[in-house]
Amino acid sequence: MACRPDDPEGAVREVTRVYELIRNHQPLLLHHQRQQEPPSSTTQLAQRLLGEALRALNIALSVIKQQGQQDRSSTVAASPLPQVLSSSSPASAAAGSNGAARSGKRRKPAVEGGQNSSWVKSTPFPYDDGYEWRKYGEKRINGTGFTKSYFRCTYKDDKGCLATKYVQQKDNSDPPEFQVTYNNDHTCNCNINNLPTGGAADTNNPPPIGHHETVLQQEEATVVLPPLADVSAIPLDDLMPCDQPFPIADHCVTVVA
DNA sequence: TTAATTTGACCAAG
DNA sequence: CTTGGTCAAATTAA
Repeated sequence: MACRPDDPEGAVREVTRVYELIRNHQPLLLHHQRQQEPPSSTTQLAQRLLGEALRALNIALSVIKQQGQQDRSSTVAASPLPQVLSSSSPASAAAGSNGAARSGKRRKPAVEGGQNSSWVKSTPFPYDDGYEWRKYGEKRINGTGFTKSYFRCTYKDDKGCLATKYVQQKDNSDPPEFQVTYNNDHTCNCNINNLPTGGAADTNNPPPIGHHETVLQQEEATVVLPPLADVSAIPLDDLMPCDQPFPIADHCVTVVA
């Protein structure tokens, strides 16, 4: 807990710890909220506060990290902030699932001239991400008794949206944890999840339960904190461009890899 | 009737 | 040959 003013890493640790605390408890609140027929104003308020807190911590982390980088401008190599994964560059991420020739098959001619993005997250609620998906396949994954479901954007044909995602259950815990792999950003403007409290996105997806999302970087089950982009570029009251994979303002945590 | 999902086959990379 | 991603016919739901 020792966090001296001249210890940015300690600060990051502290902020990260609180961030994770909130993030880990948010699903409970969501569950509670959804069990109430008309969600009480208290839980709604709590949900909103948590969202705000997450966003604030997000920004704080960005600031701290930027300062840290300025202080020791060149010593970046050793990854000084273990918990905070700097937003991986598109290139490195592409290497994650695509570049590493992720044993793909009839791999989409991947990114013909376009930018490709791939990122992984772990969540107990893999279906409610604000987009409309159509399932096109399911495979039983060797060894694990679980299956992997394959989704593509509902508007793939209509708008040529190339976004896809794979949902794979990771364990039998309660609630079970799913690993969701996203490929390509949506180009269809089909995000229907602009409601403040994880709004109901019914449609074709299985019942949405919540929004809690933990983004993981490829392979590593390390929590990724918000994209530590240029802090000055982060609008305080609205940052939810539609080409973002999922809403940041709500529950943050997204990494375009 | 139309649209979405399921499911087994197909295909390519390792 | 095995694995994993995609296709497409069959099935189911709205």
